[in-house]
Amino acid sequence: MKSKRLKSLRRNEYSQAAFETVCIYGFSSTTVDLVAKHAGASKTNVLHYFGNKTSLLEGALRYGNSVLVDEVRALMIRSKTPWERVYSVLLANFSAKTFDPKLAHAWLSLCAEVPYHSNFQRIQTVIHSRMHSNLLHALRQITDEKRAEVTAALISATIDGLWLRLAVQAEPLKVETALGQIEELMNSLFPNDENRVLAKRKMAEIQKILFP
Amino acid sequence: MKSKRLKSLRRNEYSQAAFETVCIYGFSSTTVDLVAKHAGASKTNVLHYFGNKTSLLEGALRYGNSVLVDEVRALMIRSKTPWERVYSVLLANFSAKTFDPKLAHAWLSLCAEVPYHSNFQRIQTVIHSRMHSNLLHALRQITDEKRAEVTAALISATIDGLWLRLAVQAEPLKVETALGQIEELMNSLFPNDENRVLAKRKMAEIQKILFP
DNA sequence: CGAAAAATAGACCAACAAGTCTATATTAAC
DNA sequence: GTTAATATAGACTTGTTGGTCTATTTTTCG
Repeated sequence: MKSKRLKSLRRNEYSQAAFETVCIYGFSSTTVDLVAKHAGASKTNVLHYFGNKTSLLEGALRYGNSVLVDEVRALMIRSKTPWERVYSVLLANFSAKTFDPKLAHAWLSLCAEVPYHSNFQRIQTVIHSRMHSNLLHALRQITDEKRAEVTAALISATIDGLWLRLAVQAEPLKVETALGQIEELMNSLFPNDENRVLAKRKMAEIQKILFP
Repeated sequence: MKSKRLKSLRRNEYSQAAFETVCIYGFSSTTVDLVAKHAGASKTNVLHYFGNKTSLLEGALRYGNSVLVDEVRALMIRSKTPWERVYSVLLANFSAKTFDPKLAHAWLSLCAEVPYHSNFQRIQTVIHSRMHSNLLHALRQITDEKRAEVTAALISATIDGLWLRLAVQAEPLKVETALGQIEELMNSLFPNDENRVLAKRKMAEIQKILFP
């Protein structure tokens, strides 16, 4: 069906436009009309595909996340060991492509709305769960159950914290600095781990090839 | 002067009302009228003291931060050693009083606006700088300069990350869990440090007395 | 006390934004 | 090729919101 394809194409187009509009103006200044202008369409048409503004912004949230998820997955399917899976998550979160202040602004702006919209909450929960379970599964094979839980939570909280810094800091956090801090964390949590260091190097290589 | 005092009293009252309104409705749904209603005053009067909505929300940001800052300071002035100062910051950030989902919602909602308002940016920069320098001064006396830099940044990023979790997670993060994760971090960064553990205990005691 | 200054609020206005109604192209289906 | 369905958009409506104008009350102070 052409029509089905067009429908989903438009929704994707407008979701991206919405996300980019949030990047520029922030959630609270984003209007349906601005999104439409950004997409080169009419407000009516955008509304035609989404029904209302909230659904459109949900699309934006989903879109923004998909950028990151795609990179995680690309690295993940090329991972063979637990440590390689851990570094798939870490490196994807601090990729040169994605670790960008503008993206972080939009990400944060959408996050901040989560507590006030049940649909946002649902979407966000899925996102977090996936990241958490990715980390947890890998870490379980590295350390004991209890510590895997704690460190998985700690690592993902730290990732979020660094992203928040990227968004709110006046002179934006450099990706190398963020990676250095993550490395300090990993090195302290799991010192003298040869496999960890090797996995990191290997995944960094793969990432450089896939996302130059 | 009574008048000066009243002026500053009203501004404080309305800043608090604005913050609480953001707690309930989120930044993007907070209106001057809602704030006024919450404070039991007229919109006109609120506007009289702040001039415009943006200044009012700046007040909210300042107010929200002051809650935390007051607790940090209270612990800080009772600290004698570097480790005690570090734990003043940590425990204040995860105090039973302040570590609350509603507060976190508002905090996050205001943070998300930082990139879009230069005044918010300025205020936020001051807040971050103070926290960073508090940690950095103390850590410099504990470890070498380079590592003090990295760990101070890492610790404050982790704090922010945990607050973000508190805000966006469906089943809200318990304060003990957050403290456990921070402790895992500190224990990994500075293992086998007798002074650290003692300082933590001491400051926790003081906190329990000051903020029961 | 009485005038000036400050505090407070009701009514109003202009801007704007979400969403609808209606109309016109464009595509698909027989 | 004609008809039905879909895509797109312009005009309009309705509600909301930030901010102003004006008026009234309260306080200050000589």
